[in-house]
Amino acid sequence: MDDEPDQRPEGRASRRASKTRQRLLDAALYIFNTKGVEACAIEDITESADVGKGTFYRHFMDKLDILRTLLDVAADDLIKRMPPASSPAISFEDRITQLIQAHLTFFTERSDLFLLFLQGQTMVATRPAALPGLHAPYARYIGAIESRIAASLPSTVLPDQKRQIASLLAASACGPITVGLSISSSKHDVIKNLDLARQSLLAGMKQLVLK
Amino acid sequence: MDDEPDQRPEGRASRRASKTRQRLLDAALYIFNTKGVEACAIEDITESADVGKGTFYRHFMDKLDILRTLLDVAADDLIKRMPPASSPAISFEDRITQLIQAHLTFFTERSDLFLLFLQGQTMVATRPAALPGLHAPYARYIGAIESRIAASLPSTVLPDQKRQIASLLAASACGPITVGLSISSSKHDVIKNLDLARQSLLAGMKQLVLK
DNA sequence: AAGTTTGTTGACGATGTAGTCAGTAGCGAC
DNA sequence: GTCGCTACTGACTACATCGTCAACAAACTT
Repeated sequence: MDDEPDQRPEGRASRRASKTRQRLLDAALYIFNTKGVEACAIEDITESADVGKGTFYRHFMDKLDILRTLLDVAADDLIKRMPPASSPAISFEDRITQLIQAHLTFFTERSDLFLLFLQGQTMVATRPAALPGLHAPYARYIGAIESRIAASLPSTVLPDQKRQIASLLAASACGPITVGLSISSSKHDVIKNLDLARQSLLAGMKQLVLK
Repeated sequence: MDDEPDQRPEGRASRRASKTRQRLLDAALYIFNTKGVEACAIEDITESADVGKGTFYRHFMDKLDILRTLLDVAADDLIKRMPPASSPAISFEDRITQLIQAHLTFFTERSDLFLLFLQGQTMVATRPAALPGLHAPYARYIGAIESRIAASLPSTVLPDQKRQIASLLAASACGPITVGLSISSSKHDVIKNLDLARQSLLAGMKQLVLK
């Protein structure tokens, strides 16, 4: 929400604090992607951000808190790249292409955020009990996709099916990236995978939804 | 490989050892899925397996070693559920259905192994540098898919494309499960997601490959 | 300039964890 | 039974990490 540098904060002191906070976020993002979230110590973050250890606790409750913040930032960034929800009627195929495209630019321009997003997604999927509050950004993410495809779908499609289609689109964007990277393809190969998935999804959806 | 009770091991002592090893593997699988791989301490595993801590180091080098072993077991189990690579010519559509079906039964019958498999996949994808040797089971997995679809593909398809199609199939199976679980859908909803992905993949592939 | 508030610091106590090792228990051979 | 061997044990050392706190620094107020 108040991510902007100095929207209307009182004075210089609080600006310095914002900068420290941002340094901590940047450092955490880097370390989380390097060593992994769980293997990372608070001191790894503060040392990388070049601040004292106590400072961390002035800005965040604990590691889960800063992770939550970063996942929110990632979800915001990804959602911001999607077409506006209230844009004029457009063909279903074009909408799908736009949404996949949003994922693609997110991956090419902010792969650090996307990788953490994927890391968190699997964490939430495989052990939700251990990670309270982390699933909100992912619900928001699916909701954003859903609202973007809603207007382009025939009115005969039930709400439940809309949610399923949104999930399928998310899976068609995230799946190829995870799978591609897991077999150590280059970034370029991953992008080709994603493009193939887009084509397949387009053809599949055309047949399933607009039969 | 030597999962059977007493294939041809020398005596009772070594059988006891096998049992201890298996107890450690079972316990590790459970703890890894509960607390997460990195957050899990060796003692969590040994206590859950009800063995002394030193025993762990008699059977495995360290945590990465037992994780590698479990991911190999998971990949073996999943591959074993696929149709034989050298089965008679079959339509491409049926092959895809068979392969997705293999993932489905793996998920319903051994979701513990599948969840660890997905957890490891994302770990390897997002930070390969920190996890040496972990990417082998995933290469084996994609290779298995590739060999199963090879015979059913037109001979005009290039090797590179075969690999891409195998990746797409893997993504169409793993993606919906990760995404579905991340928004806390029930197991039942996840299965519906997977079925929708299968239908979409079928239609998409029919158009793209057999145009 | 003196006082107040806000932000930062890093040493500290408490706790957790990895990996070792000297010792114990059970098995198998003789 | 006793000897040798293998599997197992858990207390122990050494070190890493968490979260706190009293002291310090910078920025605001008067």
